[in-house]
Amino acid sequence: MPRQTPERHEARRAEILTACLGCFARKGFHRTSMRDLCEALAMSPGALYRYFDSKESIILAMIDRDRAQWEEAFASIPADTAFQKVLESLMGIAEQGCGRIEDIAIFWQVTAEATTNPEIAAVLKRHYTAFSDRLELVIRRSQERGEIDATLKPRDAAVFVISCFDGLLARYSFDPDTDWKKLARQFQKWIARAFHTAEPAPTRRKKS
Amino acid sequence: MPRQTPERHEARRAEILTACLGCFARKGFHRTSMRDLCEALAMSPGALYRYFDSKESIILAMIDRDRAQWEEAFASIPADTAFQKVLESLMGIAEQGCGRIEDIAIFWQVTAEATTNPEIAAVLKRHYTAFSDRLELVIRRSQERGEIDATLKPRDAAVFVISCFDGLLARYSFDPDTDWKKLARQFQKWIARAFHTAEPAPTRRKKS
DNA sequence: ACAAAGAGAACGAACGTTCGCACTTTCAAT
DNA sequence: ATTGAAAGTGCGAACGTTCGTTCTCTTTGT
Repeated sequence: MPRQTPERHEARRAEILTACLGCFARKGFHRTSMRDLCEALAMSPGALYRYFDSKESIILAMIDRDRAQWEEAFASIPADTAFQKVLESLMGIAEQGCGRIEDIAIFWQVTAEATTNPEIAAVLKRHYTAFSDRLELVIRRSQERGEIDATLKPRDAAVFVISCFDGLLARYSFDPDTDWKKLARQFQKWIARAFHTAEPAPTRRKKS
Repeated sequence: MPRQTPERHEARRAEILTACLGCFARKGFHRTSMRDLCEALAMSPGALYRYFDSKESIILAMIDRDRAQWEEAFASIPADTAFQKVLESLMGIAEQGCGRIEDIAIFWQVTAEATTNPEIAAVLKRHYTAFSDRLELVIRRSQERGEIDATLKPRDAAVFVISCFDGLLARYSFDPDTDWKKLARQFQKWIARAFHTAEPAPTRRKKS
């Protein structure tokens, strides 16, 4: 009869994913061969194929795990946290949860893959949508509390915040020597300025 | 005797690049084989290899051409143009010069490639640096003219603007159905809000 | 005539994946 | 306790394919 198979199998899968992530970050999805992965894992192809049906399924599983980690981390932030505090938390998640240079490399590779692979594009889009939804809620609450300009459309504001994150990651990945914390603080500042958290907020747009 | 070889050769190279760009955008760099390219070009491998040494050299040439187009377009904007007008022009360049969905796909693929290929990373970094330098100048002039908050550090502001562009491209590529112009206007607004001490763009043309 | 441009078969290498087999662990039946 | 079948796990050679590239040869324009 089988061992306590299910947990063990899942644990091994997780280990494999972690090792693969390193390889992919170093050489890219396409330049990393199954042989490379096997070598890094000290494992034969036959064994590896017991855990994943194909190379693509490894990539998909990796994306899915990352997505789940982000969502779990985000969900752990109480919905009524002060806006600036939420931003700080998100920067923190990005920093250690998914922001190591290694993971940023994967992030861009996945983004690139999405331009070509509809399945991955769909997963990413769902992720972004969930992210904006959550952010939208946070922003709405902050508006109610008067922390940020109440005339802003929450959905647009959420989209902007997400874009800032993308920009932050792009900046960091092209200049990994810069101080992440400093860069993150800078982006927080820009968002704050755009949202008029401290500035005299003109109603809607005209105030000459 | 030879044909009027030099110009013709260069023209053909350009044609080839254009066709390759389409293929790469559709299938990605790595999934596009030389055979695919040959088919799309109605050309034999032997012929193609007269124009490019290798697959990688095609990709490199493509990146270089794109970079040159951007820089040419950017350089054509007078340095003392009003800040909002510069942004508008940049959005325009992004829209038609390099912003067709096809080119955005390539953009992300190149970005991903840069995480893995130091040569491409160096090219991109140089591009970004040149871009920021130019933007920094524009911002400095705008500050002198009192258009945007004079207390902002021009370099940081430039970095922020570039990041917004990355974000804009990301947003559009995951949702190609959205109205580019509307999205672009939104980002302009965010930048304006972040840069203006109190007041968004003076006399904007659109009522919301 | 000559050289550039092109064609397309062919090459070796590397790819993702499969397959047959051996080893280990588990557990019901003895 | 011992056994033995079953299932989990692993190995690594081998498969067929496809890759980027090269080579030889023909066509074309001057």
